[in-house]
Amino acid sequence: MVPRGRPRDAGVEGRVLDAAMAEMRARGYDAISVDRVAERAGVAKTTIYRRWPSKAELVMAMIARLRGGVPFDPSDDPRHDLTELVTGIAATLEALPTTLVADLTAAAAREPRVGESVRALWAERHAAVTAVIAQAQTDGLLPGHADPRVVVDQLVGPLYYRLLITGEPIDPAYVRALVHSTLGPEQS
Amino acid sequence: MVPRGRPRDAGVEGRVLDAAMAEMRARGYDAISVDRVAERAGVAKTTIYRRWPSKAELVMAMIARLRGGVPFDPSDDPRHDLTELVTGIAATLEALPTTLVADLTAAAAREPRVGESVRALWAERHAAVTAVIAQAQTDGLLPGHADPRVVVDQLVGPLYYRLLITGEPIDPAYVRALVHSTLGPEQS
DNA sequence: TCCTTTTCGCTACTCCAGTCGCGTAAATCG
DNA sequence: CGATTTACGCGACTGGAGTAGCGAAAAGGA
Repeated sequence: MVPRGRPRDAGVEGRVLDAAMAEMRARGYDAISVDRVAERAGVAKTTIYRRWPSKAELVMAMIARLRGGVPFDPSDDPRHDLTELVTGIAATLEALPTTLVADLTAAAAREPRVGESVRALWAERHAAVTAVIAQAQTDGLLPGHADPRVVVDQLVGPLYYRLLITGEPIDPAYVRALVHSTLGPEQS
Repeated sequence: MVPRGRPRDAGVEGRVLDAAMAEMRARGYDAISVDRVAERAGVAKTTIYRRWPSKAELVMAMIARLRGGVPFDPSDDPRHDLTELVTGIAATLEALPTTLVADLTAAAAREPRVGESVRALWAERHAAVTAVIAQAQTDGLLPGHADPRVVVDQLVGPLYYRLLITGEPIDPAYVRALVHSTLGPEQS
């Protein structure tokens, strides 16, 4: 099933995403101009819009390329596992410029397809958190009265809240406090 | 202490904010064009920019005008108080178009002054939540091991998280589940 | 080889945010 | 009164997102 016409230049996608990444590192999200990306990649602006229908989707593709597999093997210590998972999510969020996260959030709210991409990006990790919580409940390490999905929200939601709304720092101590507040005090 | 030159036209502010509100209702945040707002208000665009340095701040002012005082008198039932406070916050968030909240968030991340305004908008309610939690702890109704500020984040953060990130619904049952998960099961 | 199909580069365009400079209107001060 | 100060309207401008149309290039098929 070979397509008919002129084939797409295989190098374009990589060159454009590289150029977009370089632009973002150099100037931040706002200043990513599709015109400049096109120029840097040696490609016409229209070619970019033929592949990615908006700047937001272009940036999404750029981010998605970064996402490596996140290895995680659950131990039998939910406290440790949760701390590790939440720390990983926090680290990923903090590694990106805040304005980028905020702009992607806005783009996700505006365009459902971007929203899907963003959610897909996190799905794996959030599922892992949910699984650890459910396991902790069946093991009796966590009171069973709460909906695991709510607990996930209470562990992950505050990260976004601090990052996007209050601007307060997200440090290891904060992550520990979150897990602490969720699981109750350490019992040694 | 009367200022020197030509006084500002007192009607301008109201007319512009009314026009902006009308534009937002008619078309949504994206489509609020400062040019159209200016035309609708019968005012030059430059006059708008003299008062509000960016479109985001203009919209902020528009929102701030909506915020009435939020009456709240604490009872001696923290569960009830928290439910009421969080429900109020959720209702306010849900009353606004999601894209508007997301765009304001992005604007807040980009421009510190907008961030200040947004935080000021919520300060009163968040302080009330913090106070209720602290009171519940001293009363022994809530385990004292958690930092009240963290608990606030865990009550309020999930609202933003659902609204902006996962897109899941925020209904009364969810708010109850949040409070429930925080305070522990009802003891009757 | 010629025809069709698809990609690509290019130019030109619309719309919007935000800025600048100018002429003028409305106030105060002397 | 005139001089000064500030607000305002107006028009022109920059730069960026996204679109439209055209001609040329690169493939496959007859």
